[in-house]
Amino acid sequence: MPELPEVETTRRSVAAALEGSRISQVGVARDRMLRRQPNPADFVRRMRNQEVVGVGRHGKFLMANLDNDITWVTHLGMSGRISLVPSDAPLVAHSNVVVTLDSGIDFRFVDPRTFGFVAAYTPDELEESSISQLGRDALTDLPRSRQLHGLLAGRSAPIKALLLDQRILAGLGNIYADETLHRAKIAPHRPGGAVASTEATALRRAIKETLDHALRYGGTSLDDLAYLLPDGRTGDYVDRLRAYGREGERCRRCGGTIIREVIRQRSSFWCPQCQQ
DNA sequence: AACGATCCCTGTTGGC
DNA sequence: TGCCAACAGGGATCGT
Repeated sequence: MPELPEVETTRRSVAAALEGSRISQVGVARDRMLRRQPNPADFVRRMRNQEVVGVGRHGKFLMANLDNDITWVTHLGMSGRISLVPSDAPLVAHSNVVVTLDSGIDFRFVDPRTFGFVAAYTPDELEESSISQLGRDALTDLPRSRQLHGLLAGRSAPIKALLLDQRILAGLGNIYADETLHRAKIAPHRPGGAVASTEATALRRAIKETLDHALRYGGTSLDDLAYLLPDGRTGDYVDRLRAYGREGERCRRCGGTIIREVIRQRSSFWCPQCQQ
């Protein structure tokens, strides 16, 4: 599933092709992809003939600045990926949004389950969107452990749920939340407010190490609807996961058995022997 | 305000 | 072997 490392890997892969290029055509094959656009008819109109100035990211949101002050937002959802190919390449199934650049390259958003979306926001619309509610970016703006501890203070929800709340910290999803908690030796159901300051220090370090490590391997491609890099390669972090998807397997740290438990309607994988 | 549940969607998987 | 229900999950929304 695309989480911060996968989105950042995508950003790095598409930035050079997008920046300085002009958008010549925009095709939307599935209207559902525009459900976050206040007026869906605005999307193509605002994108066409604009030059991409820069490509950024906040949490799992990919954001490109256009020279008309529009912010082009892409969220990969759970099955979305970007394909960067010559414009005459054959269309694969579920190529829901196709952005053609004047350089002869297509930016194609392929998303079978359509949990992802695109939008072209004015500055005011961006301010009104949920993007303005995002917490600090877990990679580029990770809070210090004292601040992280403060974000969790007084909260009764499970730490796992709080790590998934993008308003608290932006970027972690189900895979990396589990990986982070395993590295920090914290059980996922613990109330956020019960996380001690020393644990918050471990948690901060775990977030940084997990994300840095995953980024080095190009993210995680799971076996089903594999996330792929824009050039079609797989992300190889899947072989290095310590908790996620490892139900019944040995904990690589203590030799205990990883279990699967549903927390907040989401699968959580963790080691009861070394995560307290 | 905080918390928890539900919904959206479809390719894949597992059980019968 | 073939069919179909269950499953996966990010974020919005709603009820408590």
